[in-house]
Amino acid sequence: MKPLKKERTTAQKSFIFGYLKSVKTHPSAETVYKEVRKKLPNISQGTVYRVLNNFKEKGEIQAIDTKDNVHFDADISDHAHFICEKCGNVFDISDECSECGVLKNKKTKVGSINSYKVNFYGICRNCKKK
Amino acid sequence: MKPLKKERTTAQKSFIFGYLKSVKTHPSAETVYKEVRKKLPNISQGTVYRVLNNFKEKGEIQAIDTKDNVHFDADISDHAHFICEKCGNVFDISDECSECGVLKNKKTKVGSINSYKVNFYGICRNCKKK
DNA sequence: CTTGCTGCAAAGGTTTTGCATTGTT
DNA sequence: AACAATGCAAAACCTTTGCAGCAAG
Repeated sequence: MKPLKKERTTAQKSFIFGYLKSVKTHPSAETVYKEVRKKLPNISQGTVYRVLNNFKEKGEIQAIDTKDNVHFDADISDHAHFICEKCGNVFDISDECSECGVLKNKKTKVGSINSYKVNFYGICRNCKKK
Repeated sequence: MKPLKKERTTAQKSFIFGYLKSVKTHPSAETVYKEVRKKLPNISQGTVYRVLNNFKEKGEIQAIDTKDNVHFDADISDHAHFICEKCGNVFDISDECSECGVLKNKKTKVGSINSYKVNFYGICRNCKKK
């Protein structure tokens, strides 16, 4: 069957998850690295990527794929995202797509759906100022 | 104002656009490169990326951001995509999210929306067989 | 002839990975 | 003491870019 390996709790994992839970922004791996490093100066980028991917695989956080890079969100509830085409930042959008939820867990001609994501694109407030 | 430069039609552009229009799959830049090279053996990857990005900026094709890479679609009509979490291939989904269309061109707290995309994730027929 | 476009190859940026070492259990 | 997890640095990957030569208008 499976190799069955038990996980260990480490400061790195705790700080990364704690940071993600504490912010409403949707930081990239690079940003997570910079922020967590303030508390754990010796943490490496490799660890940040590994930990983020593990959390993602366990479904405890979600990833938002952008043209530039991947952004992470510890809020795994159904909600859409607004992606700025200029700065690349990701924001929450409360307006929901209720119809999409119905499709979840359904089978389609191409395959069975596990999840869905709704992304809106535009220029954010901050970039529009300039 | 603008430098105002007039475009030129080239075999490279024609073949790339023609290929994208002819397939219902949603090839990555790499795939476009491999396929177009069958007809234009000397075309370079750089050209493929440049041409695809130009078409995208002109709005003649759309890009679908995946965890792995970017996929391109010459069908710019409103339709959702199914992304296989195993092989990464992108498929069309006819089931539409009518509510999302309403949000387009609206202003939100975070910025004004230019476009939106709905992605569904799962395992495609082909990968499920194995 | 003008200059937009291409091919080539190098560079850039992000993410992954191998390995010795560290730290949990 | 076992072995999961980390730090480090190299490697892998995808994409962009500078530049000289080519070719469309």
